[in-house]
Amino acid sequence: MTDDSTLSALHGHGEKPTLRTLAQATGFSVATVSRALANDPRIAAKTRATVAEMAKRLGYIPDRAARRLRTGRTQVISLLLNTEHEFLGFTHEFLTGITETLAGTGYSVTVVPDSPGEDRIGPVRTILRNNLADGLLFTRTEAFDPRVRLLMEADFPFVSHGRTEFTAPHPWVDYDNETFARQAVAYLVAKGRSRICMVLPGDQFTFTQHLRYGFVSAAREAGIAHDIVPGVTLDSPTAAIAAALAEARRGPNPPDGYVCVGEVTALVALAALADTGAVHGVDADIVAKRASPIFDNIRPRIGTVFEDLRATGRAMAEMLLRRMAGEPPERLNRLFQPDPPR
Amino acid sequence: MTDDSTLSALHGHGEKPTLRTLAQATGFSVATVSRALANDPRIAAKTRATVAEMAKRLGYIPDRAARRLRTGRTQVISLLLNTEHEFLGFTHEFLTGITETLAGTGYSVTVVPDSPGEDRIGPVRTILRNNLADGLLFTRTEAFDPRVRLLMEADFPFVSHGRTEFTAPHPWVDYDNETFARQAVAYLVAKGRSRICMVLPGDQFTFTQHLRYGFVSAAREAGIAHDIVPGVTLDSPTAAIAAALAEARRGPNPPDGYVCVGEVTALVALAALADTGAVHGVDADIVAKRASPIFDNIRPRIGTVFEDLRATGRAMAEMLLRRMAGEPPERLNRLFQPDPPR
DNA sequence: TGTCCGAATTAAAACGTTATAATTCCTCTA
DNA sequence: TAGAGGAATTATAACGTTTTAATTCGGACA
Repeated sequence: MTDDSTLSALHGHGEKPTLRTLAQATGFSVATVSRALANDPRIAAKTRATVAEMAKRLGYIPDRAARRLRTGRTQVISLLLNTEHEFLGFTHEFLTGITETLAGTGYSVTVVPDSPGEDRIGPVRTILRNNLADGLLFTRTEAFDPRVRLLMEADFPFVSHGRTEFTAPHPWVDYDNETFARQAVAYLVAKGRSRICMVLPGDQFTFTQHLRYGFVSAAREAGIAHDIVPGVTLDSPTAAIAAALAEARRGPNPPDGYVCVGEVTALVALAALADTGAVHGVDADIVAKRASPIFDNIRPRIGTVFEDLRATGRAMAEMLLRRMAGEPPERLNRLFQPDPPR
Repeated sequence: MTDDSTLSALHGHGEKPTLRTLAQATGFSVATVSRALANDPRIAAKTRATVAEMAKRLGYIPDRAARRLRTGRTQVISLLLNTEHEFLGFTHEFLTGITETLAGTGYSVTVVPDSPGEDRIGPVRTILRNNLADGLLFTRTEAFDPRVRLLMEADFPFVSHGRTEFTAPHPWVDYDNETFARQAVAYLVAKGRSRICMVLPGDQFTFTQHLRYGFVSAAREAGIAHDIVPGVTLDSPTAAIAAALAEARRGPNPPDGYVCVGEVTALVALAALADTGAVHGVDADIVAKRASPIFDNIRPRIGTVFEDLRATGRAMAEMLLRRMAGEPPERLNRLFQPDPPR
């Protein structure tokens, strides 16, 4: 019961403790120890307590590789990280929310690069095929996103950042971009603006449609001139966006209101104003979504709406845990509401 | 030689192929197949070719869990992610550089949150003790960083972002912050500035000392007044930094030059100028390090130095691979040189 | 013709779990 | 007192690798 190896384990000098160590130390079999640690009710309560105490004393931690090999569960959650574009601070806040939530759950988070120009479905295929994770998180969801389709077919747990237009339900977390756009337009209207414009993300993303719809219908309802800046998207090089905005300012009726989804675009718009001698708050107003605290320090102050991406990350991670625990997808979704611009 | 299971495997309908599948398909034993795939010279060249071809045909991929269990190698690299503070875009760029470099090497990248106020060594202990990774990357290195000490003792591969003052060599990647500070001072001197100030990161970080030394000695050599803004660090809440900078402007001799290490600080400084009616380029100049392209669009334009954090991430990942391959630490270090401010 | 050698291959064990299918052993009933 | 029933525990196999220690099998040599 207390042979050499047990003793050395007790004194912490020995090797990493395994179930066998615990079995030797307690006098039970490996099978019983395993069950006891899993709190199997078929094991006597007293035995469970004994084993638990010894496990704690020896600092036993189950071996991930062994468990993974045996059960097929990886204890890994993968995040597809867009390597090209980000709103400022997006990755940091989002990832922090995810890792914060998953810390202590036994899941580890792996980051897989996802180059947008290239095959978006390849990394997902690899993960499915090689069983590299138990769940998946990703962003920049498209209306008929092939990743969503594949994952639904494979019945693999995931949460998308952004909705799709598939009829079958799946878990998602999204931000109410239509309402954001409506509120942004209302903000500009309240400032007396009547010729507003907006730079949109690429057409393939679902949230682009929400933004467009909110922007266009709110502007129509207000009866003001409105324009989607042509030829560029949020992901265009900033120089191209700058050129497009400068071009717009040279026309006979330059815009007097800007709805900006990203912070960089807002800065570009501000620069476009400054570079053409226009004064923010006098000749035009800007309202933007922000993910970082940076705009508190931008002068002139523009109207901003804060999107809490850390909370988004947390929500997605929590939802994925619930999905992996077997909850059906129907009710697993959450739409974050924007505060009005300030 | 081509029984049912082989056939189904060949047609891709079957289960995930394992060494046993390959063994059945080729007629060799599992042991031979394993060796052949490892290119063991003791296996006949012809056999190796046969096995390799079959592996490719069936899309065989070794099981990570099994390999990890058997060899003890995890095929995982962990990154300690600071959850509290970041320069804008730091996390995104840095992480992208790392994942880019590691894609295709068979290593996966896990992110572990590292809360700075708390125990910095705990996550490292956990990783070592539970064998959760084969290598470690981290940032915000301190002069006598306890993580570095522990990892050196354990002879565990790692690369720190930032140097230490330990005598024993270890792999690191750093940015020449002393030179950055000197160049920044020179830039302000060239603008005719004579009362410059700087907000530093916390004293515990090694790079803070480099910044301070570069700033102070360059200012002394130039014979101009210089001041470290007291009571706040880069990690202070921006409101506190803003208050400290505003306070400094109220004095009889407000600063006319600002050296900013982070982008947020630079914006705060700009705001402080604007809020006190001072004009950038006339009453004062600002020079800042930037990690994102954002400053191209800030008006007024301030002097900036670009720190390429994606390249930093790549360099650290590459260095870690070399360290894990057994290269000694002596020559594994790299100091990125700043370009002069523009 | 028997023996030895080396090249090529393989059987088997092990890594640390979990799950299936026994096996104890005690108590209760007829 | 035999047998059934059930609670508690355990032996064993398996997950897919790698590696140690055989084993096979020609051919070279005496």
